[in-house]
Order: sequence, then C-alpha cells, then structure tokens
Amino acid sequence: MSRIRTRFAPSPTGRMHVGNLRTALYEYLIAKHEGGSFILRIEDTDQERLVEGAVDIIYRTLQGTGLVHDEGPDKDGGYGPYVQSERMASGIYLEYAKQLVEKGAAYYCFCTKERLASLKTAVNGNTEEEEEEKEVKEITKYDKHCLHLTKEEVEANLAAGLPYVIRQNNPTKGSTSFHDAIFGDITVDNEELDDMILIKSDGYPTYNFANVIDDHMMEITHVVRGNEYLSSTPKYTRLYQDFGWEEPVYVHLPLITNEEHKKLSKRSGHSSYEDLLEQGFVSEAIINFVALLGWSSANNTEIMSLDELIKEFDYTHINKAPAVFDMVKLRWMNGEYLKKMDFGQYYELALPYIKSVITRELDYKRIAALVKTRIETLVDIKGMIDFFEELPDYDIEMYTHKKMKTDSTGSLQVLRDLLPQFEALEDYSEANIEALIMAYIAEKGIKNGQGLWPVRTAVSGKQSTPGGAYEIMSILGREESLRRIKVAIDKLS
RNA sequence: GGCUCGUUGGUCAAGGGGUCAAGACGCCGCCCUCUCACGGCGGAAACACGGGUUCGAUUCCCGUACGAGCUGCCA
Repeated sequence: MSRIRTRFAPSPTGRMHVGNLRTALYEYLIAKHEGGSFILRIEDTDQERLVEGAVDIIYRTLQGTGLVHDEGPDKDGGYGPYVQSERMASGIYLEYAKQLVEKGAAYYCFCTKERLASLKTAVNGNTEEEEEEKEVKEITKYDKHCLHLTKEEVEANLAAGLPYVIRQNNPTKGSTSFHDAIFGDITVDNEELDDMILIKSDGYPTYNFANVIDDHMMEITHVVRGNEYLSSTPKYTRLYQDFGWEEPVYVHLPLITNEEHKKLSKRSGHSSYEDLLEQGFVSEAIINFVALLGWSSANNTEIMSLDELIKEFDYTHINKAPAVFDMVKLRWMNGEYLKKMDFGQYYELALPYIKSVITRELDYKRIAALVKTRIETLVDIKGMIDFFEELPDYDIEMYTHKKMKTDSTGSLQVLRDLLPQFEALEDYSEANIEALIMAYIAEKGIKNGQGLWPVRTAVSGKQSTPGGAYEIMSILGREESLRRIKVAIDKLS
C-alpha cells in the first residue's frame, strides 16, 4: 500500500462554499488519518470564470480552518506546478491528448457552435406548465461527426488555422464500470457516454481532462469529490483505461443541501465559510459541524477538535444520502465552543462586537463574561448588551410579573426604599450590592424576586438580561445606576 | 425526457434479518433560579409505499412514489 495522497482542487471562482470546505476537510482527514499528504491544486482552466482574489480566499480558508496542505503552489513537493494554467504552459495536456488521438481514443473536432446547436433536440417536457418552469429540456450528445475525418482532412484543417477541440472517443457498445468507496459498483452503458471535450478551442484542457492527467501525475491515491461528479466518472474511467493507468480510489461525497433540500446556493446566507465567520461563527465549530454532515464517529461523540477528527475519521463510514445544512444545530454547536473557549481567546473575539454597541467606559471584560454562556454566535452579543449603552424607553407594565409577585406599586415602594441606601453606597461591587439588597429583602420579609425584579428592571429597562441586578448595577457603576433608578421612580410615580 | 444516485423522527445520524429502533439539535414539561441563559431530569417524535425471499423483514431482492445530481468548449 502506497502512502495516501489526497488533493483539494478548487477553482478560484469566489468564496469557499461549505460543500467545498467539507470536501477539503474530508480529503485532509483521509490523508492525515493515515499519515498521508494533502495537496492543494488550483484548477484555473476556465479563464472566463476566474475571480480576482479567489486564490487568496482559498489560502485564507485553509489556514483559518487549520487544513494545512503539504504541497501546493506555495509549497513544492516535487509534483508541481500546482496551478493548472502553469502546467498547461508546458504543453502537457495537449501532449497527452495527442497520445489519445494516436490511439484512436480521441479525435479532433472542428464543428462550429451552430452545428452543435442544431444537434440539440428540444423536447417539450410537460403540458402542465408549472408557472415559471417551462421545462424545455435539450438532449445533447455529440454525433461523432468529426470522428470520420481523414488524417489528411484534419491536417488540412489544422494548417488552415481552423479552431478545434479534441474530444474523447467513447465506444458505443458495451458498458463501463467503476467502484466507489461509498456508492459501490456503478455500471453505465457506453452509449450513454458523450464524447466530452478534452482540450478546448482556447487550448486549455477541460476540468474533466486536466483532472485525470494531474491526479495521475501527482500520484493521487484517493479522489474525493462531490456526488455531482458521480455521473461523469465513467468517462474518467475510460480515460484511465485508454492511458493504461491505474485508477485511484473514488470517494464521492453526498451533497449538502439547504432546508429545501436543494443544492446550497450562493445567496442562501450560509453558503460560504467567510459568510459564516461574518455571522459570528467560530472556525472550529464550523469545521466540526461540517464534518458531521455525512459522517459520524463510531463512538458517537459530536464535539470534536480537528485532531480528534483525524483520529476518528473513517471514510468508509460516510453516508450516501444528502444532508441538510441545519443552521440551528450549527448555532448550538457554536455556542458549545464559545462556552468552552478559554476566556482570553473568547474575549479577543467578543471585544469588537461589544465595542460596536457600547461606547461608554465600562468594564468590557465583565460584560463579555456575562454573555459568554448565553450566546450562540458572536453577533448575538450585540442585541444582548445594548441596554448597557442606553436605557431603553420601557413600559411600566414590565414591573408586573405574576410569578415574581410584583406589580408597579410594589416595585415603586422597593425602589423608593432602596434609593437612599444605594446613594449611601460608595463601592458598587457585586458583593456590596448583593448584601445591601438581600438585607433589605430579609428585613421586609419579601421574596427574592419581589426585591430583585424591580431593581433589575429599573437598571436595565429590559424584560430579560444577561446577569442579574447586582451584576448589572456593578458594571453600570454608581452614577448611572442611581440615574436609572430615579428614572424608574419617576415613571412609576 | 434520458442516465445515475438516494429515501430511519422536523434536521443530523447509529443499527443492517429476531432491538422496547441508539444518540445529538430543535420542540414540550419539570427542577434550579431575581429575568435570560447555564446545568440537571423527563417527554412527544422515524424505518416512504407495494410486492417478494424468509419461521421472521427497517435490514436482502424487485417494482412504485418522491427527492436529488448530471445531461456545457463550468467545475
């Protein structure tokens, strides 16, 4: 058994979608579980779709998630170059394509776009027109028109500078089979196989072709990719057979869908890693959550670090069925990570959010601590602490609470009694405030809630708050606390 | 339309001929409690359908339904 080599081969066309991220993760885990190598290869063969900065996003994502590659454009491992446009410059793809032409496994095609279009048979799907979807499907399969060109004709066309592509020459009889580690054996009739284009008219190879060549040259042992490639895999198998190369182990991953069970789209909000970070999720939680989409550990644990995932990951136990990307569970998991996180690290992440709503000179650390076990995402912080910045204009109905046995008149009494005591207090430590209020409660013989509810309401102006009356008063400080209590007394009087 | 794949609670997901069909998220209830959370305890909730094979199918086979993917000089 040779050392495992997996590769992540994204196209630099934008942000990294969670489906891509999971593919990268699994590729990384499969390699690392066996102490193998994880390779990054940039597939930029579609010059029209290239997006500036997209390669940087790939690097940033890999780095941010800890999926460090062993080889890549920035890390030569002896199999480079690792960028397809650079590999193309050396002419390897065309060279291999010509080999296939020699063998009769591929051929030059000079068909124009117009002729190709005429091949399409428009088939009217249903009479029951589903509003927007007029469902006019086009059935296309190249008719091997140019296969019958003689060598001389091809030479003449080439010499005349006619634009051309090179197509795979698939058999029309028999069948082709391959084995997938997840989906098992799959067989397809050869007549279903379209003669796909290997080399485009701009000289670039198609993904389909470059992929096979590069995976072979880079000695990739496990080809891990999305399920959407399952149906084109027989064509790759033919390529391997035509070249006489050994096929890698195929690991096709189930799709990740949105709540509507549709492929995740760019605009669904939770589509990319960076979107998720912007929504206040932490990298470790995203990785952990994504790992569980299509796989679960044998020991049934769910919260796992990347190292634990490496140890536990077993790709033969990957699910076949598509998985829905459930934001609710991601939120929960993110909350778990936030709760367990070392305070220093958490504080660093939380501070920008706190500062975005609070401009007063308050103890940000205490505010951060108050909220740590109550948030699911960092963004949640904002809506939870805004009352520290400014007392909301609340309704005095808020003082009436059945369970607390409080109402506005009782609350007014409590606040009036307590105000002079609070005024007399110098040091607004939590302990001091607690002692003061509890002494009052004991003296009056009332329930804790009857004393505390009015105070908390008065200083926060909110129905619910992170932390209780003492914590809030202590953080707000003497002056602001007294001010808010006076406002409350005015409102209630 | 054709081809390929899939189908265990709302979601993730274990199990794979005989189980009271795990666990997690979410939901509901209770406890704790000055609110909200945390934490603890408990509850409701699933093998798509129809045929086989079998003493026995959620599990194996075949159909049906539904869903998805592919059907690009995109990847």
